[in-house]
Amino acid sequence: MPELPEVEVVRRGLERWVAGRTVADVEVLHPRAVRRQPGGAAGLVAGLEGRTLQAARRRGKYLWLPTDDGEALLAHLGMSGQLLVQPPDAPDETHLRVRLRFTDGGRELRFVDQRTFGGLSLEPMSGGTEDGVPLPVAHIARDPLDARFDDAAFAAALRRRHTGVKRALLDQSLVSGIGNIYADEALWQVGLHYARPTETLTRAQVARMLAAVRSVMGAALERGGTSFDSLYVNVNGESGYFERSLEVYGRRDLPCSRCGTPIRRDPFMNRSSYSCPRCQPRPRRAHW
DNA sequence: CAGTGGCCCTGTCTGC
DNA sequence: TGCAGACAGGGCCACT
Repeated sequence: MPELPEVEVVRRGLERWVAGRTVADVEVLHPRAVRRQPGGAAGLVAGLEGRTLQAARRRGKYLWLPTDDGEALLAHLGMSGQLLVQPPDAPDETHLRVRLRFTDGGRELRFVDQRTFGGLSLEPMSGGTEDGVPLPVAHIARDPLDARFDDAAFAAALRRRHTGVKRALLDQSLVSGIGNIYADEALWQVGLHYARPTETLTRAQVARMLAAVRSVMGAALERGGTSFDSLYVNVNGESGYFERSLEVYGRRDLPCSRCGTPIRRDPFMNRSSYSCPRCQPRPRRAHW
């Protein structure tokens, strides 16, 4: 389940191994992987072949590679997506969806995705050439690791909301890059229940929460960043180098490391929320 | 408009 | 043993 740190690790790999190379041909093996592409597979092939990928950028969980004609190859990994840099003679992965070959005849870029929530598309840019983003990313907020993320504006916007704090953390138009795992981890760190109404949060609580989000993401990034220095640009949420340090996520009935109380799991938005009943007491007034 | 909930997708695990 | 159902969940879209 790639969240921001995992996506950033992939971005660094792409920057190193793919930027500067020219696409020779594109092979789409599953239509759903390009469902957002205008013109479908044919549209992607026509728009990408002959283009040079110039860099690798990211906002939240979106990744993109600007091309030399002012568009961008946009990628979202969804739940199970991987971008792999593989030798041409490596056997096809079981869930290989899209393959890019390059004019230098070197390693291919492969999009592999078991559950097909992710996808690739070629998109026009919105905004300036320097800090512009692909059009579908225009509504995505900056993420907490972005130097231009505005803490005060975030606190103000959050306190104007009328919803539960975890819902707000998962809303990518308010703040991006936070998924279910890191939301639970950050809320545990600061002792906030997921259904705490956003309008009751103080500025100081919001500041502590942002610090917790950055701490959780930064720690994951550090661990991921140390192990990616290879040709294998790989993100697999289940491979385990992040989950070893999780305090609440996936730890139902296991003791809270702070107080020993068994961690609870509640249904939340058709998924799960993990929290400590003692460190994160349910507020009298709760927002789902 | 803001807030909420359903749906997409497939592999793994649990319980009857 | 076999099978049905729960579960994983980001983002889009429809609905209130």
